Amino acid sequence: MKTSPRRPLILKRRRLPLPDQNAPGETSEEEPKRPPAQQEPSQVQASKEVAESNPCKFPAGIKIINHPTMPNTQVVAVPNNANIQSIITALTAKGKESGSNGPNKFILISCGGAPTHPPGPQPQAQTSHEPKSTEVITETLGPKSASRDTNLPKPPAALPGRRWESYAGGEAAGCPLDNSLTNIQWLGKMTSDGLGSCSIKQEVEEKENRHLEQSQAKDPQVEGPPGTSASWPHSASERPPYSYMAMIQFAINSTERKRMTLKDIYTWIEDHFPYFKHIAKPGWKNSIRHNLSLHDMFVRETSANGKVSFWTIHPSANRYLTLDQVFKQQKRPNPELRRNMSIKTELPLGARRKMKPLLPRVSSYLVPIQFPVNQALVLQPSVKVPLPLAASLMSSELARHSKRVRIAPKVLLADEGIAPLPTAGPVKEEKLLLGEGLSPLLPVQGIKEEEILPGEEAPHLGRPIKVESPPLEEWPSPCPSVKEELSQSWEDSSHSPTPRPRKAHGGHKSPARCVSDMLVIKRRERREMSRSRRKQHLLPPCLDEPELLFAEGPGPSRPATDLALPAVSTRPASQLSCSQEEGGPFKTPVKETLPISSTPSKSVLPMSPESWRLTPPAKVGGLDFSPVRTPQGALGPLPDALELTDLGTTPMKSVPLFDSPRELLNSEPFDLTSDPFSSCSPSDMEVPKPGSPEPQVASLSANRSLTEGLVLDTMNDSLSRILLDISFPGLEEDPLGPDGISWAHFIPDLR
DNA sequence: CTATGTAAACAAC
DNA sequence: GTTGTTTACATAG
Repeated sequence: MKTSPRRPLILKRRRLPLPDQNAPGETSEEEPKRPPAQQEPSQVQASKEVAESNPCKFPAGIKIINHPTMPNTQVVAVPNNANIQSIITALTAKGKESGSNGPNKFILISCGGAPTHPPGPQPQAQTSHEPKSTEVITETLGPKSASRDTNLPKPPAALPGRRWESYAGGEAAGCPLDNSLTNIQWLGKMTSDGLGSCSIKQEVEEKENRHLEQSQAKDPQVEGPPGTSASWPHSASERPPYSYMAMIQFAINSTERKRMTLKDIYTWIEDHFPYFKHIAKPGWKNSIRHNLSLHDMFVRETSANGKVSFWTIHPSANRYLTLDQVFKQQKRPNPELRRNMSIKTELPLGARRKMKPLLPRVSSYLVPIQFPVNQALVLQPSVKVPLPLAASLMSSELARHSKRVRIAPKVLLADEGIAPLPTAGPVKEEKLLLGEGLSPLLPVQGIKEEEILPGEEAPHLGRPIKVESPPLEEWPSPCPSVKEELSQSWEDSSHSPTPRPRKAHGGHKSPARCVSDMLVIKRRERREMSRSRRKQHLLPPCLDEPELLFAEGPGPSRPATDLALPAVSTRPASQLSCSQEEGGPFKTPVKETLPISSTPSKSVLPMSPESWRLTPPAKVGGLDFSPVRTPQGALGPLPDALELTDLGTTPMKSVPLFDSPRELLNSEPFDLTSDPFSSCSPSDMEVPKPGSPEPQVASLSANRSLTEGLVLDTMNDSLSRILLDISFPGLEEDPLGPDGISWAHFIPDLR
């Protein structure tokens, strides 16, 4: 390779001055918190017994039932006016008591009156219906909102601490820790952590931070306390099973400010993974740099004075993984997990290249949940789902796709940051979006696409969700420099069908098909991209990133396993391969276009896929929570999307995780209140449909609703938002009609 | 094909 | 020399 004749010329790059970009934001850096890793024990087994529902009541009038298909998981219907915190606290306690064998995961949904759909407001009231199936999807990612919370838990000083931080939930150890960062208990406390403060004198701070960071980096202890530490346990000579990308993330996330200079990154890696210090060829540093430049998730920030460059992880993409966390997971008791881990770890040595080590990124909670309502009812989603889509999805391909579960597709985060989120208003948090970012229009289309293009994975659909949210605020300024560019370019690429130099795709067909065309385009682009890799768009979380989730299926397909997913979910898995990027297809050209940054590619215009982000505005504006925002506003698709996408399989990042429950709570007023149905409400759901041809689809939508709920995992002490896709196949027949339905119907026990 | 790893050419400091 | 970008190529899955 070296001199390959083909080597393209490199155009000159100019660096933008961006003087102070960061200034503004600096503060933002704040640290996010930590991510909770979610894990779940996925034990498959359980299914049934658990299923039995035992409704328990909580103080607040909460109804709790065992999830029919997910082991150790209970569905908690929370009255609108209930005190969520207290409920969470109670559930946490309960979960901890139960330990790994008992219910340790709770899906909270509001049962209060659903505005729109009356019948069910109070779940209690309801009778029984059968719910058909529900799917929950969530993502664990964690970008949290800006809010910051930083790490609460940790000692501020944190210095070296980070390693210790780990704690992580102790789960593994079996300790019920409450200390975990995500622990709910903090909720109450955290209010004002120190976190908030940010900046001000940036420079000063920067310096300070740097020190800290450096110090951390240097910490010798790398290995530190065994339990905690992160250092790579294996012999120094062994190459760690983590990709460069993962290691970079670990390094960056090990600092409080979540940023690190290149040099510190080198140092951190050397300290934690002796292999690089002693054995690896010097070229590893080149690789680090390469990775930093290549992946959009890594954002370079310049200090106020412009002299120091810090590398940060885009909040939208940052899962806040730390080596400790990962490590702990590995330790996890759960056999399956271990298996996975071990595999990973072990592998590598020999095979060096194989490191794919990152933890399996699971899509966390994307697991679909089915509520069997009544057994009888347990419908198969299929019933209603008949969509062609479904069929197609189901098709072998999908199944096949299961190959990898990618959690995070590379969606483009690009926008993320940028996007000023329209609404932003609500919370900073992210909102989730489901669906893909296709054009608003079609929900169905997605389907078609697939049909059309079988080969691919469900492209966009898959893309699922996204997350959005970049907490704008969080990203400080820096982004601007890079990001801006990015944003533009990205979008362009995606959208504009036009210009792609490369393939002309041929004419687009009719406008109507735009969508599909677009999709196609994307694919092509993707391919193109593959050739040259430009900066990878942020992916939602990058694929590679290490995810903590556990669940990932061990190997196989089941991603969601954690939860014990129902089979259903699993199967589909698929696809989604996530459209990874989408981004700008062309590599080269970009540069020229955008003189600005060197990396043009990213920048392409914003329209594309990401559009969802943009789009939502209208809707988005709404609540954060509830309604699912569909990417583009096309809600309609959601349902479909969900299915199609395979939520289960697909990674959706959308769901925001909250590092700490507290965060979650704070972030928004929860809307548990909103009733599922309400959310479904027509407006949203329907909207999308515009084009959807299929009646079926329509029906689906009618019967299905998306709503947001929360998943409380006491094993992790994590609280995540999730989207629930509830379908009621039988509803039509139901006298009440879809609208009238309430959870209660489905879950009699809720009462 | 994709994701990753490596090497390398350049550019800007 | 360091830091960043971007290609090219290789390879495992």
